[in-house]
Amino acid sequence: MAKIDDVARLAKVSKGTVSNVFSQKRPTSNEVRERVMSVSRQLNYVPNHTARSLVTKKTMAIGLTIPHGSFFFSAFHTQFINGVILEAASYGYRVLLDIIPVHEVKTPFLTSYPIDGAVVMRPTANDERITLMHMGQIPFVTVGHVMNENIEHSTSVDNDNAQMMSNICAYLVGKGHRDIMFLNANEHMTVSIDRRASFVEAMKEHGLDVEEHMIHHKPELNSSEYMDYGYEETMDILGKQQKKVTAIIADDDRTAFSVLNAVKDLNLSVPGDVSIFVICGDNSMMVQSNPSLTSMDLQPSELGAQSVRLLMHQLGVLQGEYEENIIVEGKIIERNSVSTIGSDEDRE
Amino acid sequence: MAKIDDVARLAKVSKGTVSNVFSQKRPTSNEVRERVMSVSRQLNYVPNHTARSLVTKKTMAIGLTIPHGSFFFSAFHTQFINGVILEAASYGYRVLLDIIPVHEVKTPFLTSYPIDGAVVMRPTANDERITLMHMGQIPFVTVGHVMNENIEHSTSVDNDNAQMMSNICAYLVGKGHRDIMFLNANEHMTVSIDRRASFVEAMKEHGLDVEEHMIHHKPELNSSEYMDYGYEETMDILGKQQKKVTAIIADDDRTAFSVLNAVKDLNLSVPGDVSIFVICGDNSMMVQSNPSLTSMDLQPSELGAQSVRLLMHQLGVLQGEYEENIIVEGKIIERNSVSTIGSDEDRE
DNA sequence: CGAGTTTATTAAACCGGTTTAATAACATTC
DNA sequence: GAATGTTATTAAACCGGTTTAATAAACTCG
Repeated sequence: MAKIDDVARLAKVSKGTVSNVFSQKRPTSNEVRERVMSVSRQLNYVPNHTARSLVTKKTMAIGLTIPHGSFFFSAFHTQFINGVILEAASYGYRVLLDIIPVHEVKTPFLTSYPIDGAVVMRPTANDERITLMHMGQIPFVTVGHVMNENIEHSTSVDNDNAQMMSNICAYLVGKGHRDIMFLNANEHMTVSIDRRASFVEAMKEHGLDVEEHMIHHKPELNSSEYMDYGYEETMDILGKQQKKVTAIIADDDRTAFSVLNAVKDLNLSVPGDVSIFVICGDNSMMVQSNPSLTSMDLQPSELGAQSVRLLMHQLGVLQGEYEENIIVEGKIIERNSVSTIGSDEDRE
Repeated sequence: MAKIDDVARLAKVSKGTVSNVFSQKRPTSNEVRERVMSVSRQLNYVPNHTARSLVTKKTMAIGLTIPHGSFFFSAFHTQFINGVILEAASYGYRVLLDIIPVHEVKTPFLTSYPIDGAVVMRPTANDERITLMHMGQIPFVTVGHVMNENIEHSTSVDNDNAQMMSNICAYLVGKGHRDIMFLNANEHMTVSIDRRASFVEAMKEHGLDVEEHMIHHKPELNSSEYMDYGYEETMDILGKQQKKVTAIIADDDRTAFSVLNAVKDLNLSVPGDVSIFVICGDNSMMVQSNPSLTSMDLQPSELGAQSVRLLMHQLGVLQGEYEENIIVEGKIIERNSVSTIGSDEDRE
């Protein structure tokens, strides 16, 4: 590979000038610029990324830390990542996927993080990734709020879980549902904690009490119950226990599909006997489902883009004032899995 | 941030020694090592990644280039990426997601690629990403074979598409199906080209001719027909044109769901009237589907891991001989979407 | 037209590590 | 106990760029 000195020599200029031609940090004359570029083309020269980084102290990469433990992508992750990559690229930044629990890096590999900042997805309570970023002086943006002690000032992007749950409940109650079962995400996730509380509160505002058996949490990824989440709960509560449930809020599309199966096995129908509302799923799947599933669109891609924009502000790439905590709207997308009940009395 | 000189001074050793303590490239005495580590802990010192990279000429990162154009993840991608990340991490490598068509990088951002090698997913014919890797001297492994002129010697990981199609056809024909429609992937993808040819050939071996209307290709991602792929084709061929089709091979789970809907709208049933076989999809979705979908497991995660292992061999991280082109088996997973037909005659 | 200002260029220092070649300290061997 | 081999340590060169401070050349303007 040709280096800057080779170009400088052949173009009869100093390496500082060659540097300026490429970095465009100081002006260069047309004459010189063309000579340098011409020589560079001949030699196939391109500035060395690492050398540049060493002195500028910028790696032009941001980390994207996905929740570790058992690593897994859902539709939400997928679209979120999509948003992050595209937005980052528009600022010349690359995205480094990051799942290694840092304390496990063995000595000969141990180095500083080659990133300028990070987007941390779905932090858990006292998330160590966040503690590490904080210690390592790496600017970061979280998706979902931080729940670490000793860290107060943090920028984040999130859906308004309280507002969303409130909207969902209002939507369902407005359609006559009073017995709503909530199949929540895993209980360790901060979103899950928020949503649970908001759900109970929203129901209370409609004068409805939520009994314990109406809220469930997704089992751990590697547990044996994981794959049947939604099915088992539905069979148990609606079948065996014969509790009254007219609507089910499912955390994601897969859970909803499980519920769909259980409902079918109970010889009930959706949305005739039971309505289903999905919080987060793959739109194309939910459209193709039968019946198609009414859902909340969390706009994960928009969340991703916004998180990068926030990070760029922190890195000084974007100038000006900015909100430290951005809320992205969740939008209800009506499809065919929720019916209106009790309308008989209303209309007749 | 503390630097190596600070540590060297306080530990009363030369920076070269400190370097050796961390990189473990040369032996150091216990006494010295402990002194250095102790000082490092005090100062919170960690070697600077960029500085190390500059001289070792290793970034300890590999690129993962996802097919560009409109960037989108399917279940295959998701699991594949999963495999790549986990395997790479075990060698101390990080993964840089890469989707920027390189020729679009604007001047002030133009630098060499900060990666040691790359995994290129699903190359298209004459893929420019590959040409660039080749020119830039960056070792790479492809998933699916290369179809670039002037590049002959390439390492790759792949499923045996011919064998797979042959197995699928044998499976379906064995169950009495003779009229099989194939909803293939997008026609620009090399897998799609391979599979089409293999499908026709496999059918021929069973003495069956494939008519033109029995093979379709997924529309472009941003086209209006994209979302309805599977539905439209089924409605048209089985409905409007009233062609005889007893089994449909769908490229992915979503396409299969579309087909499922069309079949329902035609007042037919799966697998009673029409059988469905999925080539690649999210297992948890296919299990939850009703009926659950029989599919070919491409083992994307295994493909990802193998591709990294190949790359590590090329980078000299792994020693010893190795296959340049690895084939990962596709396994048929029987569920409930394929029925045996014509068995009446056989048995009676 | 000469003092003052602006603009493009450059030589040298610098970023923070690794690596080479030299050396000092300690073990072996005969 | 001198000659040889081994091991840990170090000073200095080096990786390939950017940046600073100095300078030369080209403009302003009274």
